[in-house]
Amino acid sequence: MATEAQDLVTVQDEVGRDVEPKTRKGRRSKRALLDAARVVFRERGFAHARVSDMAAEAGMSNGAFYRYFKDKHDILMALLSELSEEMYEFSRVPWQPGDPKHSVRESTLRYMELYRDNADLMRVEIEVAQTELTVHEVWRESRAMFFKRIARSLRRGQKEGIVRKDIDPDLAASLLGGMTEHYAYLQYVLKDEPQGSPKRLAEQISRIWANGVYLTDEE
Amino acid sequence: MATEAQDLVTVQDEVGRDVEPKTRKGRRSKRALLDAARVVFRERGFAHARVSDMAAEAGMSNGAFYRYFKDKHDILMALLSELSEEMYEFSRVPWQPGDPKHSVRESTLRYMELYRDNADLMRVEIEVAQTELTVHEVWRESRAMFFKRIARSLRRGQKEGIVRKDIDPDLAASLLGGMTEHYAYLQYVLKDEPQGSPKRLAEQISRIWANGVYLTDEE
Amino acid sequence: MATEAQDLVTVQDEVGRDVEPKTRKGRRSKRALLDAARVVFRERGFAHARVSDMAAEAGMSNGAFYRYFKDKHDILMALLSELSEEMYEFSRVPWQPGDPKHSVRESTLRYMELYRDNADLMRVEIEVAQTELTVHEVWRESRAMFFKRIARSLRRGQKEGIVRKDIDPDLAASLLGGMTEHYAYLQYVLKDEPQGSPKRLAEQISRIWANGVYLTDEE
Amino acid sequence: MATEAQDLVTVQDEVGRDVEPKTRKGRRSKRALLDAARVVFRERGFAHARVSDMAAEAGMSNGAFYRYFKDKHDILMALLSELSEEMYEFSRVPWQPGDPKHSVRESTLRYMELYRDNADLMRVEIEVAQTELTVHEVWRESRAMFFKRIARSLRRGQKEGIVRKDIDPDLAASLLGGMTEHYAYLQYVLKDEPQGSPKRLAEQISRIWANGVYLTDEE
DNA sequence: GATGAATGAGCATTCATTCAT
DNA sequence: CATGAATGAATGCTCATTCAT
Repeated sequence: MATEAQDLVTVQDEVGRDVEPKTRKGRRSKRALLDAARVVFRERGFAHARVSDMAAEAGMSNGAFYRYFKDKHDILMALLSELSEEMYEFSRVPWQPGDPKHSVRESTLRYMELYRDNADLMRVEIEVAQTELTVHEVWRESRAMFFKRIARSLRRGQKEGIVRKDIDPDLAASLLGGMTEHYAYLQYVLKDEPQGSPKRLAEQISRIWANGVYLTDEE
Repeated sequence: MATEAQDLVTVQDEVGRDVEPKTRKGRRSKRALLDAARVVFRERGFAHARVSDMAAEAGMSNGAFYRYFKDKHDILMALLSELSEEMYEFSRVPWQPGDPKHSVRESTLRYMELYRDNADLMRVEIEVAQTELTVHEVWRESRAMFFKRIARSLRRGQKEGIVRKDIDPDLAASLLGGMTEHYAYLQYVLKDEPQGSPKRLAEQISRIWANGVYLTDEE
Repeated sequence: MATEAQDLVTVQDEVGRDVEPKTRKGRRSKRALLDAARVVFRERGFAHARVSDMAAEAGMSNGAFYRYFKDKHDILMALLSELSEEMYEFSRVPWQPGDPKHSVRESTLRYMELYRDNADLMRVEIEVAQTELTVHEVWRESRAMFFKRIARSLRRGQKEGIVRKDIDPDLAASLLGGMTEHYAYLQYVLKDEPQGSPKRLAEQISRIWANGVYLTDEE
Repeated sequence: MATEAQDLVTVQDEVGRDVEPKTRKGRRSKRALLDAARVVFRERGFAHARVSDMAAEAGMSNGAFYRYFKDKHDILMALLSELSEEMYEFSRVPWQPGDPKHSVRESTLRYMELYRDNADLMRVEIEVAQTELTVHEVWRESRAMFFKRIARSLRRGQKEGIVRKDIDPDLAASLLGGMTEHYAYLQYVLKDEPQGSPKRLAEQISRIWANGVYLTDEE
């Protein structure tokens, strides 16, 4: 009876910032600021983004920003947390057993889509991670989740006898996962090297994986 | 082919900045500022680096900076030009014909060393590239040189019949080069994933390359 | 004579603030805010106290504050009025005739206790009095009441022949009253100079009053 | 040979604030800011003083202020340090031996003058000391010096047999010094109680010191 | 009565850049 | 060439106060 909903999250600082809004209107405003921040970060990068831009983009006053966030660093962290959650969901889905080449192809495609849809945030994350420890950490963690998932699958493959034994699963996971991640970065963040559709790309990647890592029946 | 690193250096503006100083003292001062800037960039990143920090680090006055550089951005570009030259030298050395696996291993090792010795600048380059077009371009070019060299070697390999024909040399170069680059980045810039010595790493990479890309006589 | 403490209370403005609340709940809320304000003033001083702190401390919303008080200054005045009333009560009690030394001792003790119990408000009063005329005035008045009471007693003593005639009662009252007041301030507000219990202190003060410091040839 | 003048003071923070100016012009500017700050503090008190007021009063830009001081708190401390020095000089002069009444009178007069000439700073010091620990400490120290000097003199008097033995020198010094200090405060800061010229005041104080107030039956 | 969201004036602060010496 | 003082635009941030619900 006594214990109610508000007991749950609600981490606030002395001045009452970072509060989980209590009214519908409040929640809408916080969301509007998050969305606005994303737009501003996309357009200007972190270094050149101004708090006042975000407030304006959200159609609110300057002070309103500070009801919900401590500063621009804080709102970035909030956005990155949301992104992390998505990445986590992706990483939880285990690889399909059976045809590993197909699994790699599917997984790569899905990852590319995820990266593409969040390329704006990825860019800011990378920009800031060079400098700010907290962001660096968030980034490191989501990368680690991704790599672990690959390592897990490689290890299972070694047990099943379809992955070479002379491969270190963790190191190879870093290399292969990094290869994918980096390519996505080149494509969707830097918009560099636009050779090849996602499908063709997934095909090539799975080919390199397959013949570099997996013992195929061709051998 | 046309684009060469040294094009980027020594542009002078009408106020006479960025000129190669006439006197010995002038040259020494400019050098001191460049070195100081590198230290400051390393310690604080680009966004948080102050012109006054660099002057102080170089043991010079605030105003002295502006005799030699237009602003913070300008001195960064000067540093990156120097780095570009090194990368250019690296990319010019063609791969040894003959044993491709050995070639990959050697080349990877050498690249890793280069990256490690310039990790501080690489970090700033990456930070700023997300935001500033000019830096983005410099970075893109040095990456392109590196990738082209790999593509060149793959194409030659295909002619010689030691590289699979179902590989797109350019795309594969991006993927494999990116894999190496990204790993170096993780190691030396982010200081993440410290699994494995450079040697062991080069070994694993060449193994993945070899069995993923090259038709070996082992098959 | 004319000026009495309760004149300062219960002024209402046209918006209806500072009114004595009609309902029981209203009265309770106002009291809660007053108590909360006292806590906040004690903890942060006037300059750093925030209206929102007081509301929070009282467990009420930000807006609620303004139903009862015009601003931070207003709620301080309300608190000081309450304090004034206490001081007024203290000053009304006349000194016991007869043994003056005993009278001084008793009176000093009682004053010290009063000061100690309200040291938090005294501190804020002193802080703000340096700057705000209204508070300065309130303070001046309560001091004046205290001093007048001493002067009254000195004058009576002169008539009775137990107080030196070469003493100016008003000036001496300021000096001696100020001595007491100041010592209380050092003790209870600044928590400085913790030499001596209240009792010992009262003893010393009455001795100085009674006899002075130097041994004169009159003795 | 190597050790030169600049080794001496020169405490600077990371950004180079609080520097002892190196040129004549710089020294003049810093002085101008200090003087301006004093004016502003006098006119508005600490809480309402603005950094921009001080800059304007000194005829300088906003930013110039920050070359020499961290914030308004910092410039206040600088002013108070200067004041402390003066108080220190005052406290170093020992009391004349011989006629103690004359000594008290002279000393009181001198102290009153000092207080009067610095009443503006004293007011701010008192305002801020209620809240800020650092200022509180500075204030406490100058008071302590003053009190110690009196205690010293009382103790010497006890040895010489001209001061009552039943007086605790330290406690009495607090009380008597506090009496003087407090009266000066009432006179020059609060401009209260304007009964009596400095001379008459000094006379009364020395009388109270010397003889006490009540004619006791001991006489 | 009460809530909490929103506003915006008010100030502080930083730092690239210019300038007099 | 070099110095360091001065400038001022650009922003950040706080908090008293009002308002819709």
